[in-house]
Amino acid sequence: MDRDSVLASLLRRLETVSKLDPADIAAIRSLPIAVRHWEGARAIVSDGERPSESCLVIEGFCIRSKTTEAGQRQILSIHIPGEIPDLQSLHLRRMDHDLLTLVPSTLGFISHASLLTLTHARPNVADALWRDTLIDAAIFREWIVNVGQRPAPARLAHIVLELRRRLAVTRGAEPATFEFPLTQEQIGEALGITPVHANRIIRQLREDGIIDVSRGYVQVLDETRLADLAQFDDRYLHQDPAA
DNA sequence: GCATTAAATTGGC
DNA sequence: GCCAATTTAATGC
Repeated sequence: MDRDSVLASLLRRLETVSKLDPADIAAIRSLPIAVRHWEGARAIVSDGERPSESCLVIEGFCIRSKTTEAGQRQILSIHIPGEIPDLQSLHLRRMDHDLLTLVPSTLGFISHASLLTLTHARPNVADALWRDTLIDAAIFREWIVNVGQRPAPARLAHIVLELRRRLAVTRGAEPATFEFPLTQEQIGEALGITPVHANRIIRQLREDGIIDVSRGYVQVLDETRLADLAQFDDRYLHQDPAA
């Protein structure tokens, strides 16, 4: 895999919302990146560890999660190509949650040392990464509202619409069918409901002709009713073009 | 890993 | 007290 395609999604995401000079882009392109392939459902970094590098998702899907003493896991976020889910480890040395792959994935590891050199040399890049991190926080806030306040079918509908919108930033389109590689148990862990209930609402949404979640994909069957159910307002994603 | 059901619980009205 | 949403427990693919 050549360097351009390794960085294409990241650059597309950053440039959508931040102004970068040719020199900024060149500096990002010259980052040393170790590309590695990862099996599905395998830890990348775990709670308590002190990583010395951050991980760019190049292909595949990752999640962040946290598990209680009692063994209950909460899925905190879903990550797609072009994102750096553990950028925070650059400044918060010790991991406070787990990062793992959902499916076989291609990952790019970038050392903290080279990221610090880059951000110190290129303030625009530092700003862009800061903005990216703040958007990440906004997505977390929405996730909390989702899990804490919406009825279960709306929780699933909302996550589906958000993921499609985020995928569209790098893919350029919002298709009716796209990857959604979570098992029903994982959907339950993301939505804060039991697997039985996850199964029930998936079936209900399918029978109602709104979405069909199966075999690692979602198919949107009725855009209007899905939007109505999810009450999805993309303002929190802050994708307004760079000034 | 997914699907279904019966019984119990919870919170709102 | 009723109703809807959801959990718990159990079972069969």
